[in-house]
Amino acid sequence: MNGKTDPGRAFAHHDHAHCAGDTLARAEAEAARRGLRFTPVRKRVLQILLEAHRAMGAYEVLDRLSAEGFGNQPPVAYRALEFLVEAGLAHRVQGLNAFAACMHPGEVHAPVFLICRDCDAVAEAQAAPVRAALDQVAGALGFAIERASFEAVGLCPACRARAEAAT
Amino acid sequence: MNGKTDPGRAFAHHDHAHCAGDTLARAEAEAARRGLRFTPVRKRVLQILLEAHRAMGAYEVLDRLSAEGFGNQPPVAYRALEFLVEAGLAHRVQGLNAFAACMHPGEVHAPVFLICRDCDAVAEAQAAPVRAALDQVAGALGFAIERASFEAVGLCPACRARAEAAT
DNA sequence: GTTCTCTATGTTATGAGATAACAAGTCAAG
DNA sequence: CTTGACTTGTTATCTCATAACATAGAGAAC
Repeated sequence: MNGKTDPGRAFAHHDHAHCAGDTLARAEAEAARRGLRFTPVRKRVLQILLEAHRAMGAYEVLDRLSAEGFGNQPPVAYRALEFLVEAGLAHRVQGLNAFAACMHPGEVHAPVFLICRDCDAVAEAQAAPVRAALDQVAGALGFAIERASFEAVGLCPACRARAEAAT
Repeated sequence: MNGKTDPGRAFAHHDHAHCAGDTLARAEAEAARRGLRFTPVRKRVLQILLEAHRAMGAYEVLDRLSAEGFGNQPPVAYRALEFLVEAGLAHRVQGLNAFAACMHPGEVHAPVFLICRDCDAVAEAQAAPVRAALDQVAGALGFAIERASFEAVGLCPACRARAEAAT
């Protein structure tokens, strides 16, 4: 990752503090409901991801953790991230070797990630139609899908507008 | 990667030597048409990928190259692979940190990869419907897609049958 | 409340994937 | 044959990720 400041709030103006807090609350409820141990490191990692509102590398997360008195070795971050992904509270963004908080904890969903190449914002879009199309293609080949990932790189509305203005 | 032998020929019985040779010929024609320099390393790397008919890690490709007298340092493999990807003759499979030869060189296509978790075979399926679904979702958010990748992990028909038989 | 057990956390060390930077060779255009 | 653009080879290093073991804390059984 890089030292950029937090980018474009995932393509839409919104009360970010509220959005992050709300999602955290839902994640916490979801964890409780399923009897998961939502420990301080894990919770803090999710907060960090939610506050950034973008995909972050494991070492970037680790930097913040160690600055706050948690362990400063890679496994500390990787384990917390793995837990969150496993629990469906965060997603791994393969194309960036990074992780992002899940915006819809508790709901069943195969996420689509729209990654802005300019500001690094990552939006989690609805995948249902995309997934349906994929199921059809795979079904025709007799392939049984277990996990699917959809990622697109391009320009978010804000950066797109900026790019056109600069012309 | 691992030392497995070549896996299941991408889900369908076919004359693999012919399929690989044919694809190589088409790739060569495509490269010539576009004035690309299809040098020995680059061509050999594409052959290696075609013969394997699965996704291979850069270091795995490098091993073969160095055994054949080419350079034995990572950039040798990465540069050739980058060239092929850039030229649309190969694809990067993010979920595996690996590369696979393109089965449809010259045709415009956003590939969908169906990755068998058992035999490591990788099939490149038709993405048009999937891509269309994604375009609609992204369009609704004002996001301009430049590159998209679709990857699914699961069981190919052969391994699926074998798994059921083992029950 | 003590002890036991299980899980989570912290730490060390190392493995795997990827690239920056520079030197040397190749090839076609002029 | 010289120039300039591109390719290849090599060195060194960087980022991402995990195996393996030690320590500590939470919760259940008694």
